Amino acid sequence: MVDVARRAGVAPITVSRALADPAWVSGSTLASIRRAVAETGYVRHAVAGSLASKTTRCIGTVVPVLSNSIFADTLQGLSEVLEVKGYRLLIASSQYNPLREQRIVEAFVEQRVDGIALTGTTHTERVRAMLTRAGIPVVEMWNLPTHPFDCAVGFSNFSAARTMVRHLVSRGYGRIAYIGGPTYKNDRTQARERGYRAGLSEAGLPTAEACIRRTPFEFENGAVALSDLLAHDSSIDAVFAASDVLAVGALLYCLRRGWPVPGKVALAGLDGSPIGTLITPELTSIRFPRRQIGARAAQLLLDRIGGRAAGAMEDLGFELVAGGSA
Amino acid sequence: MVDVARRAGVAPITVSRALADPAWVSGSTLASIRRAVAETGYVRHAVAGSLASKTTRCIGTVVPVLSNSIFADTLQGLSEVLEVKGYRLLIASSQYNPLREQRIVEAFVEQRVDGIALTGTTHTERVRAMLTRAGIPVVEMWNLPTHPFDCAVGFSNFSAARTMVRHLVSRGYGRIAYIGGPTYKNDRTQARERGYRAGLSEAGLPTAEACIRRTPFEFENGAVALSDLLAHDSSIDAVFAASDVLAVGALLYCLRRGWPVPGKVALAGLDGSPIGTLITPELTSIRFPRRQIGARAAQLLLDRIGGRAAGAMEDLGFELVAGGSA
DNA sequence: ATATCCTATGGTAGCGCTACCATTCACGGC
DNA sequence: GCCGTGAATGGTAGCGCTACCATAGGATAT
Repeated sequence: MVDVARRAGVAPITVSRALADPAWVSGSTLASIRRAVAETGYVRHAVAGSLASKTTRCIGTVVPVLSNSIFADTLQGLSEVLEVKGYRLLIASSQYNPLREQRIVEAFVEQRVDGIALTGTTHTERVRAMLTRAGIPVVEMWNLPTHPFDCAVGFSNFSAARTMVRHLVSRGYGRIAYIGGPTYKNDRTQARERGYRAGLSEAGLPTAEACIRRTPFEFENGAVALSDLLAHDSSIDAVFAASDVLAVGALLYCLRRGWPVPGKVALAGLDGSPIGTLITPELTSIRFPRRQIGARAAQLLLDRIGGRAAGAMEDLGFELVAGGSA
Repeated sequence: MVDVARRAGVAPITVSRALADPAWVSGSTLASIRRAVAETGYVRHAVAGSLASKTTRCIGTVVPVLSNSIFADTLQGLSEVLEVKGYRLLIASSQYNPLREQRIVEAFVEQRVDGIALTGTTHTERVRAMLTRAGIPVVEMWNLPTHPFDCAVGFSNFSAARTMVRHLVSRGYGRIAYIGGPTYKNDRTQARERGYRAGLSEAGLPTAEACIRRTPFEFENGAVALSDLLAHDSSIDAVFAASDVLAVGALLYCLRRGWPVPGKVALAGLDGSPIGTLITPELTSIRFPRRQIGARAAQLLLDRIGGRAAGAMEDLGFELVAGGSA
């Protein structure tokens, strides 16, 4: 940069200003600096800049997995909003493991990111302590925490699941099984399972533990769980899966076996994946604004960085999409 | 850090060493430093560290999109290998846009990442110039460049597509249509389309431009393209899609219409997506080691950082998986 | 007993940039 | 003619860490 400044006949600080905001220097100075930059092939050293300015213009985000495309829309929403404001998005995946999330957050804090977006509300004590102490703006996405430690944006996974059970009940199904993710692992699967149970109990239906399967979100697992459920209890007339990945897997399994859906068994999912509407019958599911969650999360972080107080909480809601499958 | 050093009764440089490599200081010193760190809640300032050490232990990577899960496996492979060596992975998506890729690469160079992994071999001149000048190790993934500017790991998309056409020809199909991504945009779709044409011409079959559709990789687009193809030319007996996303969309469209596959039309894809094997009939496709591409790419970068010469090129091959669809 | 080596630790300088304040100069109001 | 005002630019210090070399002291070799 000193070299560029010399060539342009100005002080280094003027080069710094010209690169940070072109409107800050006069037209002629800017032109000669631009020329000097082009001649030397100079590239700003963002690390040194961050050290001096105490701001990195980076936002860190943790998603459970990248392979499930439902989080991709949220990332897209985040990155679109941040990009406009000149912020960069650091993406990392926790593999649904709070300890991995903790290690990622530690790295983010070491990197001095200006804000952090977390998926869900399940975090280790150390994560909470670090973030509180570091005073970094945080937004939790995809579920609404009962005790937020900063901002949050998402919807009630509990209500969504209960709404789906109500729908199944209203369609006359009385023996509704459930395929969920491993409950203990995170708040969203947990909330969905609680919603399922609440929906059954308010309809006066019994909750049979034998009608519940828990399995990671993979297409095949949906198929396996469904066949297992029906093998154990042939009176099951509907299956509600906590994720469209599982529901689609189950639906494809039925089609392969030649079983009519919902004739043999009704199927419902939760996520609103695009593929659900292409399958015949279309998958009954619950849709929510995945991209919007990311976009709003980004905005909340920017507001916090801009000085707004913590504690904002936004419920973006959800919508039941009735297909032919249930 | 000065504060931690004072509490532990050592010099700051000793704290630095203890945090960088615990084996570097004696047990008692390490213990008192650990205690001081815990007491003060000190978090290493990685930005300052990077400035002083001229190394960030960060690798940047550009993928076209996050929403298509086929890249997720590659990212997973990258991140697993890098994590073990203490490197962090910065992920960004170009949306299949070379200019966006360029902006991302500029940011990576400003951040002084230690290496960069790019998807494909289509890059702007400026990207090549910047990376060459900066001397940053680079690996290109997913396709094998004719003129690599550093390392590469992937497979021949051209051969893969040609292999699929040969397969279709061997099954007796003679009027083979093609659904690809927009050709001009990137090397992989381009190579696949060339492979399709080469396969036809070596079988002595004519290439009808009317039997080619180009469209972004979305499920619905596969359905739309298929219906469009058949509407224009009912003699088409097989359709080869350059991506499983398109092929699955087309297949689901046939199932919705009640058309037998391959009775009405044979379908083949390319990617080896998990969902292809769950659908009935199973999708004939081409599988390649997606995760392995990422893992090897990471290793090549680490080797380059460790001083190995540029120019390594690895062909990881592919495998035709014959399902019932073609 | 001296030279040699190895381990554990310290001192200093500087990585490349930007915040902060100072300075310069042109302009217009009174 | 003097002073305030504002726009453009410069000087200096320092962000928090690690590379580099130096040092001290014990173990080992001859």
